[in-house]
Amino acid sequence: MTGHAAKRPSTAYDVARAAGVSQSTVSRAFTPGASISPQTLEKVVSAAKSLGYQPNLIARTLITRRSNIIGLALAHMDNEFYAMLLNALNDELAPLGRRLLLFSGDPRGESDPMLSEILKYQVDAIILASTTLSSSLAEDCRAAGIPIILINRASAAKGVSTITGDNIVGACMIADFLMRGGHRQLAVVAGLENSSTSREREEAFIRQVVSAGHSRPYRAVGHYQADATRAAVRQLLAGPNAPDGIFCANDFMAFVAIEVARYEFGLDVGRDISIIGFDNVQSAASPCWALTTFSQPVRAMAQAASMLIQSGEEIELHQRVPGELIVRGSARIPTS
Amino acid sequence: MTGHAAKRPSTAYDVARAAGVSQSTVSRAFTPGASISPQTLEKVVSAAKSLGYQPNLIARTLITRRSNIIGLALAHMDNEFYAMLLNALNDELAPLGRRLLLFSGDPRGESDPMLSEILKYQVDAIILASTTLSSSLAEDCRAAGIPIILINRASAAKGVSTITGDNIVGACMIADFLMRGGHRQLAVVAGLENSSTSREREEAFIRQVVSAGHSRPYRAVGHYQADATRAAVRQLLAGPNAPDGIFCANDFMAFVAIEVARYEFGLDVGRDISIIGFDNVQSAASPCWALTTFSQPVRAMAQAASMLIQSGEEIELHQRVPGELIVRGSARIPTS
DNA sequence: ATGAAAGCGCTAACAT
DNA sequence: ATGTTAGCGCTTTCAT
Repeated sequence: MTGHAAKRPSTAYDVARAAGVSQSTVSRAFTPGASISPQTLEKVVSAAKSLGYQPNLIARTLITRRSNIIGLALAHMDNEFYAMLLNALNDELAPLGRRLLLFSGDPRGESDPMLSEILKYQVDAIILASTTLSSSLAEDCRAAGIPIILINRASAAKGVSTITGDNIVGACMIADFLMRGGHRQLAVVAGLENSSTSREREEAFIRQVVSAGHSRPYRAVGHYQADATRAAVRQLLAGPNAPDGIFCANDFMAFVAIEVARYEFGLDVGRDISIIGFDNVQSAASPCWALTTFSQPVRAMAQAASMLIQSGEEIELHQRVPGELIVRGSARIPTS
Repeated sequence: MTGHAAKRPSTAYDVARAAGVSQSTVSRAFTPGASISPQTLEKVVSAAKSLGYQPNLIARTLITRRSNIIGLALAHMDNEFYAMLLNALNDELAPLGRRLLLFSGDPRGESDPMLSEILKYQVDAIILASTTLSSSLAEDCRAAGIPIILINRASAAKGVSTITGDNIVGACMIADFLMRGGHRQLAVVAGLENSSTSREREEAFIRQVVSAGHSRPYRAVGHYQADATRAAVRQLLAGPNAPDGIFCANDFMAFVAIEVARYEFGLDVGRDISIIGFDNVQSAASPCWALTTFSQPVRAMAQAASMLIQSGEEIELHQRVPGELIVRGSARIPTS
């Protein structure tokens, strides 16, 4: 269109000729710790500048076997939590010169076909968030010496590190908060059945309530999806002995629950009914939701991931990042 | 820790030996259209499988000069619109075998130092969303034959393509809608001063209102930020002749405006005051906001970007993706 | 249809 | 401190 032929970018060799040095000297000029005299460095740099030379990271990767690329697999980004996590991860990794290569994919089941793609890119590490890890991928990565970090998921696989929020402590604190608030009947809305995170939160909650002598909470499943959650909450609230306290396994579902309670059932959320979430996403603070929730600090999780990546390959660490109960208006506040 | 030495992945050469063929035959076996007999293909494939061979895309990139990686630069992801855009882009590109490499960065000013990094990765194209394009980067890319696609931004630079929503039509429709709703005094909350998108929306709105003979709208600046927007809206509403109709340059700021109007000034949004946004992000549909807004269809924008990338390098296209006025409850509905 | 050989742009010994 | 040499793992002529 412009008739402007794409002239290929200049190489280290071009720079070498222009500066009257060898090609390896050019390489050294762009290697931080290399031994090179100030004058030749200067010569090379100015030659490079005038040629518009940029070191080719692909070629560098081929030989150093370090791409500085981190593969990030996410299922669905409609959940605000993952948008925040993505941001935090990037903020943590970018200053270290590492970039995120996105493998966001079909939310259904094992997204493995896509994940095997990751390996082909010589990524330095793989971060899996909201994705189930197939044992075959885990094995492949281990063989290739690529560290795998699971965020918000557990895994039995050898060699994979995990970073999770404090699901059990959080769920128990929420249960206590709800019980001290004097509710008649509680309920829990689970996320995905096969998600370790959702299961931990749900089971801890139920255990805590039951062991305190309260009646067993109702249970519904929202699949972390708006429609399913809406249906689940409707059914819960339409029942004969509707719950007056609901714990949703994440904030996203809690927002939906609030909508249903407030706009479909005309309930005053925080008085007639208490609704609590998990994650403490940004929107939770909006006066519109004023969601009481348990925080999962993405910043801290991203830092943990970053440290794991920095500290070399052969570690397997399981880190629980602590959170705290964030009390707002969506749940009755115990008087005591 | 595991004591398990990272054995390097097997190469095409390994497979060649195992299958008793030449290395180039292995290459052909993994090249879709290559001429290879069914039997040798079979031999190679099974050898590859048993060795766990994966073609090294980095090496391939070095020679083909196509990485199948698209660089994506975003400023801030806290804006739901960009999360949606990221999703849409990925959904569109992933089936084509193209991955997004993220360059999300400091929101302040020209994020250029980071962007020059992009070139080093041999990306096939660069998508810039919510980022100002420096002319030097534009020039570098043009020289290297790398297509640049701006989403939601205009640019005078030669050779860059742009994809934008219908800012002017949208702003005019919003102005009309507000005027037909019979408001006394209108106001507009602009985003960033130097954002072409915000300027287009703001100017078209003001022009439309003024040319209809209405009194000139007030103007405030929210910088696409929560705090600044909150302050701006407060000032607007605290004034002597407060506006009863506000157009915010995006949904994100409109949400903040609703919060301030409703929770700080006790206004009934949709009756006492009308608030309209731009983008139609998912949350806008929530009954909590019920935001009247003008849609910017991310799906269509992503498709446009994808087509631009597919169709080769040398095009410069300026595409406006049409949107529509989405009427909900946050603004008075004209009776006529 | 297959193999041999060259080389993509770079880093990393090894010399000097 | 600098140059020489040998690859990294692959695609691509060019032969056969």
